[in-house]
Amino acid sequence: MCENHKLNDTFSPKDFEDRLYQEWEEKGYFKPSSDKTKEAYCIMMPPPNVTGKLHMGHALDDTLQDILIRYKRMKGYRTLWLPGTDHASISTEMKVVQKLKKEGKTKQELGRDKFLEEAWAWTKEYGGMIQKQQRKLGCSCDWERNRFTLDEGMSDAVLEQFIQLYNKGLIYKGKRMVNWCTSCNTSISDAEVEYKEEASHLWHIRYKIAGTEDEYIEVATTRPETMLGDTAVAVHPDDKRYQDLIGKTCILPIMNKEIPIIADAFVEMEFGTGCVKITPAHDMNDYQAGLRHHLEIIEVFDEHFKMGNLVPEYAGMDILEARKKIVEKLEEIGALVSTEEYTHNVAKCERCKHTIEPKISEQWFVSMKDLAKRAADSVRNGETRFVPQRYEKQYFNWLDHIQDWCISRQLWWGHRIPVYYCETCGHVHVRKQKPEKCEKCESTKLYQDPDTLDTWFSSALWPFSTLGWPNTQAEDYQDFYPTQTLVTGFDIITFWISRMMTQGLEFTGEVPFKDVLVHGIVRDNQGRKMSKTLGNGIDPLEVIEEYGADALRFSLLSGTTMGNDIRFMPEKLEQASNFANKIWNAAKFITHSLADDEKVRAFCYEVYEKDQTYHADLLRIEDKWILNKFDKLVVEVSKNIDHYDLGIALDKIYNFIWNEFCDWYIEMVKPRLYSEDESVKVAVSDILNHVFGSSLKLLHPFMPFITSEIYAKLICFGTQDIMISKWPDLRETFVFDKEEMIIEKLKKLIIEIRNVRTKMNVHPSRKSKLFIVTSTMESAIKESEIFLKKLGFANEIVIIKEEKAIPNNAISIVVDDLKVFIPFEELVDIQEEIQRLEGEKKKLETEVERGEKMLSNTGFMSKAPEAKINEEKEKLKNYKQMLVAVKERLASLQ
RNA sequence: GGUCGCUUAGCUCAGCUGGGAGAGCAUCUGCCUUACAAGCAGGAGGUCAUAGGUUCGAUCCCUAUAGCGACCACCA
Repeated sequence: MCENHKLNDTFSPKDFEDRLYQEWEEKGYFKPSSDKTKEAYCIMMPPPNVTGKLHMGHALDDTLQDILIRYKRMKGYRTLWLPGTDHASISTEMKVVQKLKKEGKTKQELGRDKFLEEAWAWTKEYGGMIQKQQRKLGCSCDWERNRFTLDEGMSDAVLEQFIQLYNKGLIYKGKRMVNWCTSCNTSISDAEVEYKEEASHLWHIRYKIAGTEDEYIEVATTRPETMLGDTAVAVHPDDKRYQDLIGKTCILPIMNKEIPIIADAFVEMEFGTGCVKITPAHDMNDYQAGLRHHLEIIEVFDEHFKMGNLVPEYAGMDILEARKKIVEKLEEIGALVSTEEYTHNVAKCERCKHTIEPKISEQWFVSMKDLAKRAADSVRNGETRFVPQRYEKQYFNWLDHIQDWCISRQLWWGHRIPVYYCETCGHVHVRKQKPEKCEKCESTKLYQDPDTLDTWFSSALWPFSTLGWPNTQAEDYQDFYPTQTLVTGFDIITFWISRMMTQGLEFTGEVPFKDVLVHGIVRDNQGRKMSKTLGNGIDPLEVIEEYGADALRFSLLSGTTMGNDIRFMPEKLEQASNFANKIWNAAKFITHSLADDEKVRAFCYEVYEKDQTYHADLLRIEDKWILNKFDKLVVEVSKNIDHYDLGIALDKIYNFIWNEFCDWYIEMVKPRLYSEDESVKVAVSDILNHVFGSSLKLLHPFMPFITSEIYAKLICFGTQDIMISKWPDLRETFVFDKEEMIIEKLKKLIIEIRNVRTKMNVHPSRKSKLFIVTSTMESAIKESEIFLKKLGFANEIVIIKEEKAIPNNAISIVVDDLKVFIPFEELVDIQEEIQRLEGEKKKLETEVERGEKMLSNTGFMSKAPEAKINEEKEKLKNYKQMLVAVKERLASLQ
């Protein structure tokens, strides 16, 4: 054996993972094939935050994408997996602000330009680490096409997007109530708000009805401090209790101001007293109600969310402090009726966890209604589909109730809004570059809008801005847009998927991707979310360090279903690592103990490369069995991957390699490997190489490193790297079904024999689990008669004493030290097969009958949607075809 | 409040057009055996949450109930 084919004695992923990745990258395997006749397959990697660190969620997301890309690459597609990072405006800005704070500086002191320099420096220093980590995982993405959402091309795309939307009237500036983070000092979108339960109180306050002495209306509130800005009290129009009060006015305590009592259906009669104080400036609902009833908007807080000047006594006071004081005051003047313990949800900033206040401010918005409709329709009519499909509902739910998208942020890190105002006349210019002078009054005093755009505004363009858009003639755009699959977690369907859909349709007229593959989140072994605060996160890099990237990938995939959460069990790493070790040892066996390499290589070439087919006359029954099993595996696994059933595919490959190939086939073949006859050895080596190497191909997308390392050492395959090798052929028919059936029966028989022997304390030895041989042994035959009689097989099994007399239609086997000869017919057991087929036939006939009945049912035809009817028709057709096939097989047996 | 999902072996989970109840881990028995003790050969262990319905037949389809979870909305 030559050195090229030698594998280390013990399996250790560290020996080869980094080296292989470097080789792949150097050889340019990650770049799309230059052969443009091939069909394109493109995945855009969801860009992680530039300063982020790889966590299990990324590991899962990236592994899924890598599997798909590697699979398609082997299937002969021109694949592009484009990586990148996101500038993550608010999150990065916060980090830089924190850093400055440690140095005793604030961003205001520093000024915008200096701050941005700091932010870029930060990005350069801490950014890109995640991409090094993705390499560790084996991601086969094209790093040469790596993009950053703030790089030049991407920024240009964002400006183009803004300007086009503005010119179409889809972007407008408006005064609206937005969510305002009091700590980040910026507006944030609804999706960036999270709610947290907090214990508080519900204060019941009475407002005196105007013109009466002792009639009151009682409201309940959790925010008494905002009452200073009340401009109405609302009740439900149908609330019988308050009918006579509607239209009257009441006196706002402390302010001693007369405000109207209005009727509005948003009030819930059951809650509190059924009366709501309306503070349009500080509550979303109140704001809406205020608009409906043309109420005055009175702001209670100043711009820093301290108490304003409405009542000088409270001016400048902290909100919570003011709340206390005002409650005291109300009590003092007898307006406080009662205080109730109450737990309610308080809006918090998703990033910094500080309180969100509703605030009226002027912001830029994208008008979403029409965009959303198109985005929803494209999924409804199947141009884009979600896997699993149930997530479409979440998507529709969001789009069907869409609000306009607030895209301006009072931040510095991000794409600055391309709007220039004239200082003199206030004219608005929407331009990529600052105009030299105002086009209306010719003033040269122009200033740019200080705000930046929401991070998701640029991410929304990701599938095409990365390919060169707005230059629609760009080669990559032409070649790869629209993309095929987008892989992501369900948590950003609303944030991101829906926005890519709307922007993609708007700017390219096409859906940006065909399939959205939605996966769950990775939880810890107790089912908890991994989080920094809990400290229960498992670092993928530590896992890779200890078990290897292949094991990590295996553990994230095996036994999972797409869209469901994954509980990360460390035991699975053991399983994965054991599997890798098993493969390693099988490879050692195959490469170390074989016939002459050159002869085997020549034979391989002769049999597979040249003719692309099996030479059935050279094959023994067990060879045909494993080949048949393998061919079926290829078909199933390919189908599973095409349907994104990756967990199932992986488990099938695992099962095949371990439980069929290693446990049975290698054992069956050993006698031939130890044969004196070189030609026998060569033939066996050939099949071992072929089946094992081909199995590694199926496994490669899932476990790229070990499969590469081993494949390169296999005698028949070493000439080409597995990563760019061809996926095994899908066979339409399985020519060795009969042989497969025989060996499957044989396996069962052997297990039974062994069980009996175990019970009798005759322990089997591993080396002879199952031998299929051609020579005889007198004593073994005698012994076998005894055991087979005990098993009740005596009548079925023909035992022949002379080798010459072995009939052509019999298999001779050795089980441990027993030797038996079994006629094929006995193993096929035609009667049993006929019985099975007849059962199947009956079932199919029933289905056909039911299907026909259903389709002839006029009620069903008129009520069922067309898709359902077609589905039934298709089913019926399939059943009929299957029925014909079963009938044919039955006829051939009888 | 609205929507969706989950409930299968001791644990974690598969189960892909309705017919066999499965895997890994754990456990028990026997094996250092010439690729592999990170292994080999076997065993035990389940009313597929509950109750109805459709069907020749239901873990699978329908309805209801319970427990758990997620998302959206609201929470004055």
